[in-house]
Formats: sequence, C-alpha cells, structure tokens
Amino acid sequence: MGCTDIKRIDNSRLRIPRGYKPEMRTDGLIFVDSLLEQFLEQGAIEQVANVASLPGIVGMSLAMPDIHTGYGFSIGGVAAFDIDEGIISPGGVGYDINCGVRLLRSDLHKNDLLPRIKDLVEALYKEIPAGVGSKGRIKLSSADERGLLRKGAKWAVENGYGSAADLECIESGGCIDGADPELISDKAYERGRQQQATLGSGNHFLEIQYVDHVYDDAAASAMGLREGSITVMIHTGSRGFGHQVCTDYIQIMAKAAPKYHINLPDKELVCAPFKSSEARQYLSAMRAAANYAWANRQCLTHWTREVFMNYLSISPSALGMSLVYDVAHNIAKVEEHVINNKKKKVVVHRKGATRAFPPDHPELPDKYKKIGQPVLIPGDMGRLSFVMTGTQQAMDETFGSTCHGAGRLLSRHEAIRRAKGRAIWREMQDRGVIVKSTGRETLAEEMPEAYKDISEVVNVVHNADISKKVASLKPIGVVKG
DNA sequence: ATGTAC
Repeated sequence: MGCTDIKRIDNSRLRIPRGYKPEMRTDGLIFVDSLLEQFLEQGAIEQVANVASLPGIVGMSLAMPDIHTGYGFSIGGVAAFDIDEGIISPGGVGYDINCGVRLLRSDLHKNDLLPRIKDLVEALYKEIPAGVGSKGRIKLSSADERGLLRKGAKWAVENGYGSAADLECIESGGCIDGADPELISDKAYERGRQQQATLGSGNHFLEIQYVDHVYDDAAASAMGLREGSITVMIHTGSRGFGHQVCTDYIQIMAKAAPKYHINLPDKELVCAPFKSSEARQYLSAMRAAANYAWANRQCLTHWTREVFMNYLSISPSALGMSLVYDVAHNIAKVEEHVINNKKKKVVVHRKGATRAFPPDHPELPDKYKKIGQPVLIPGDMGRLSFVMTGTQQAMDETFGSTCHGAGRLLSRHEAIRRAKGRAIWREMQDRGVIVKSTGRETLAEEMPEAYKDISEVVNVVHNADISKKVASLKPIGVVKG
C-alpha cells in the first residue's frame, strides 16, 4: 500500500522503503528469498533501517541472506558512507575485527587421508592452540607486537611463518596501510601479546575438507581445486586484541556522537564523522587489529603445513599446500566505487559480509584477474562450505560485497538446551566428520541444526548474481575452540 | 566474538 511497507522486489531482494522509519535517509535492501525470509528477525530489519538513518550513507543500507541481529548493525550488513559527510562506526565492523577465513588447497586426495583422519585431527589439535583465553606459542615482546600490528601477515612471513607467495593471495596483501600502534590501549597490547597465533572459540575453527562438487571449472582450476582434493579452511579473527580495540573505541565514540550532534536511533550505533579525530583514530586502531588477524591466520597456516608434512612424512612440494585466498568478514575499508556514474571514495562497512570484487579489478592478483576475487563462505561443521567469485553485479549493487556464512538459526543458549543429553561429537562422527573441541558446550552451540542451511544462503547470492558458485567443500575433520 | 558481568 503506502511507501512504508516492506516490499519484495524479486526472488532475491526485499526492500525496506525510506518511509518505514521516519528518520531513514535511504532505502534498505535485504537479499533473501521467500525460504530464508521466514527466518528474518524483526530486530535485524530494524537495524537495517537504523543504519539507513546514519549521516552520509551512500546508496542503500544493505544486508545479506545470512543476516541476523547484532550489536547496532546487523550481522550480514553492508553500508557505505561518504568520506566528507559520512561517519564511521565500530558497531558496523563488530567486536571481532577482521574475523575472516582462509582456504588452503593441497595435492592430497581425500582417499589418502580418510583412513587416518582421526589421528590427523588429534595432531592438529595438539599443535593449534584453541579455546577461550588460550595462549599462543609465539612469545612476543611489545616491540614485536608493534611491528606485527603495522605489517600483519607480512610480519608473520618475515618471521618464518609461510612464504611471500602466500601474501599475494590475501585480501589487501594481508597488510592494510595506516595501522597505528600508538592508538592501542595497554590492555589491548597485553591481551594481544598472549593470544597471537591462536584459534579462539565459538564459531572459529580449523577444518580439513575435500572438494565435494565443482560448479565452475575455469575458476576452480585457477584456484587449484579439483573434486576429491583435500583443502583446509581456517576461520579466526583478532581474538581478545580486536575485542579490546572495539570496546575501547565504542567508549570513545559514545562521547563523540553527542559532541558532533549525531542523532542516533540506537545508542549501539555510536559513530563519529569520518573526518573527525575520533574516527581517524578508530580507523587506524581497527587497521592494526585487522593486521593482527591476518598475522594470526598466517601463523596458524604455517603450523598446519608442518603438522601435515610431519604426520604424512612428505615434502612441501608433495603436499602442495598453497593459499587459495584469505578474506575479511568484519572490516571497514576506504574504497573507490562508482556512484551515479562518478567514481567516489567511500568507507564501506562489512560486518559479516565478504568483499566480492569482479574480474579485472586492480586489487586482484594476476592469477585471479580473469575469474574475479575468490569468496570464501564457511557453513556449519556438518554440511558444506562454499567457494565463490566476485562479480560486476556486486560492484554495481552491493559495493562489491556478498554473504559470509550460514548465519545462526538458534541462539547459543537454545542450541545448548537442545543438545542436552546428546553426544554431538558422536553425531558428527556418524555423519563422517571427526571433531575435536576444547568443550562440549562449544560443540552444542555449533551443531549443524544451530545454523541455517548454507546451500540456501549461497543460492540467494548466486541467483542475485552478487557472487557465483565455484565449488562446495565437505568437512571430514574439525578442530574447534 | 569475548579473561561469555569491572
């Protein structure tokens, strides 16, 4: 009827019109089909609308099909703001700054590994520190840590963790410029010093998988993926370090919003004008946390290769474990996008969303110029994960972004309640997945039924053409926090 | 996600 009703545009898109809430400056757009629409939370819709009311928003307030309610901004949200008139908001990035995923391919076949998978998972579990508050194997001095914050994965490679070739296959080369170690609190330094090169907890994991199905031969071949070949996926972020940075800057920005007369529909949306000193400081600290996460995934990669080589008694070349790609799922970046036929710099917030740049984009390494940026989308530990590629449609419609995962279906609490009296590890084993975790509660929170079906989520973004399916990956061994 | 409430 009126211009205040949510309206389905097509099979993949739902519009939240500007009139839905009086303070909205632009429309909201949620990528969901009618199947996933039934799981759409009212709170998440409100959050998309709230983000649409922030100053300087460019284009629409967007959300991906894995949307759910988060801190201020929904998880699965994408929003871009004008450099001159817009804002930056820590809630638009989230607490786990540069939580992200990397995928390693190998020359192993699943048949090489299946008979010995249990011991291999045990071996990985022994070498990869995991769990809440777990401490790392690397002893960092404060000076080391400052270098790491500036250099990210480059620091890891310089210190013997992996090779220079790895860096080419990481978003932003695994090192984002403009990180400032001076803007980090002592508390963050202390947490970060102990936790570098650890997996963490919750939905973070290290997973041994095999390529289940190839949808796009050319793209899969460019990534070195063949049906049956073994891959490893690592999902982790900036641990307590990024959490502390977010906490510190939410406090700082709580004062900034009233100072700059920004009207907030929800106080969790605390932000500051992009050009303000508070915003510049947050951006520099956030970049340090992003680099921390890239170093983290790089160090864990090194140990993963070591465990595989030692366990199988094979050489690096026989293993062939190279990095396919590494993406950030929680980050704010200054990027150039075409808006109304004009190139414009904007600050893109991706919170539970993946960059999905198209073929020929200058930020892509040569080997992916033809196919577009690899997009890595982890599912739950029982079903599948997906590899996709970025598209021009994403560039035109979503600031070069797509979904990031399955999205929770049950709250952690509800999942634990439903898992009472069950042995999730055994249920997983019966499904052909060997799982090793620090605690049974983590397994309960992370059991497959706690998540939406990743295949349904991926179908929406594939059909909307904001990324294209390349391959599905089936888990066979999982290390969890 | 998180020294899962300073």
